[in-house]
Amino acid sequence: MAKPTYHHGDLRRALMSAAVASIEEAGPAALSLRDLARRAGVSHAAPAHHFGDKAGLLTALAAEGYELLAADLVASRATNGSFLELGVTYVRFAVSHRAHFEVMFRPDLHRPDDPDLAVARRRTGDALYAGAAEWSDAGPVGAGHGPAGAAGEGVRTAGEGVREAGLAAWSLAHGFAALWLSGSLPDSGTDPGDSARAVLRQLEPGAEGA
Amino acid sequence: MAKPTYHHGDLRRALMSAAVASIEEAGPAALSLRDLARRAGVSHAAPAHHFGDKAGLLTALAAEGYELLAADLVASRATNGSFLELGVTYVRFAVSHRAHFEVMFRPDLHRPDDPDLAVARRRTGDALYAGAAEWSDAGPVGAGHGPAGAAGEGVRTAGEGVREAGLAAWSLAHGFAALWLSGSLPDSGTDPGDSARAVLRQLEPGAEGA
DNA sequence: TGTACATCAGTGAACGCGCGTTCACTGATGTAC
DNA sequence: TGTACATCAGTGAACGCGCGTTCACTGATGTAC
Repeated sequence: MAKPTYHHGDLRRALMSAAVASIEEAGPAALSLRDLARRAGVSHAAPAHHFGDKAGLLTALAAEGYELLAADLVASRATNGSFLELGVTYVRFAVSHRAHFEVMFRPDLHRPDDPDLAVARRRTGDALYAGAAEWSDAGPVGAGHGPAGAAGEGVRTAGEGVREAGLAAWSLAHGFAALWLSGSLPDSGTDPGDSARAVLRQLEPGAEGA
Repeated sequence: MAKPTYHHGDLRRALMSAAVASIEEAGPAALSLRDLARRAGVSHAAPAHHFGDKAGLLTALAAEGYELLAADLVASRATNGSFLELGVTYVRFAVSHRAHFEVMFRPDLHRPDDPDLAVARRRTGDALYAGAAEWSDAGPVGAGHGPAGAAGEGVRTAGEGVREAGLAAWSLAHGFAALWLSGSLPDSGTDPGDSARAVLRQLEPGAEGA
């Protein structure tokens, strides 16, 4: 890691890690390439070699975030198939990858046309949509309408409400995560994942306490 | 407004408006007091007179946002009492007051101990909680557990699920708004409020398309 | 195994810029008498 | 109605700082022969 050699070895990775640390401390706004260079123990001009500029770095971070989230979602679906747990996985990801999560949904910080980011985002969108379709009924997993992705109309044959149900679940998980991260929720001391599960249950058929 | 007088008249207001414009253009990160002074046609040192520093300005903006939102929520409840519409109101507020909304949920940008902000935040929390309690059943509107506010345990006598139901609705509306604002939702061209209504319906008892 | 050369990663000095902050100031407004 | 004075809002010059960017450079790595 800190080998005192001229070539760093994997400066790109090191800079991304430094960025995560910096964002967790002070948010994406405070990020500076010079600071990242300092953290990585490297000259201040080095980061430009790998990312060009700040937007390049943050775009790479967002893409990595979407890849990680997609992987978590796919794994979650494989493990227990429950749509509810997919939401819990989403919230857990947001909380444990706070820096990535914050950057993922701030397109103003991205290179708008980055192909890696587009691919990664779509992967997450597909994982979410597949989960929703599978749950709402055993309907066809058409061309997913990922985040900022495809047409938005989708296939919609059997499960009529797939779109709304999926959006509701996504919104709910996303909102819970966002509120939790911003400290807006009364700190109940409980695990955010468990807490999210209780809330996500409100979407299940027989919910409500009336 | 642009009276060529030495004293501005209401520079404080003018600076907050300038801040809204700036944030809508470039996000809160890009905000600079010098830029706001420029927009307001005033010397660069003037803003410090009113807000001290950037955090002061953003805190005032957040407080104003919570006040406005609380007022909207109260009005919505008075008009049609529907909990569903309360969520729609929330989303509409976020979309039409994008700058305020973005700042409200970024506590890293605030003065942590500002009393005005605390009051305003609590007002919003109360409006949300009252709506949830009224809906879930006619249970007592105990000491509200607003955003980052009070105990989080609340009264909880009759409507057992008030907490979860309220949190679910809040998360759903908040998440939908956040996703919409970040451009993550497929742009269906429809009004975000109407779109939100369809999604919020998923929380109603008999929902789901299975 | 050895040498030559191209490529690539990181250096470090230099620059110009916009920023926040300070400070002595000046013009306007309000109040006391 | 008039004068004196205190208070407050905004000015403008000056400063120091961290930033991004540029550029000629140097050290390491890989490949051809």
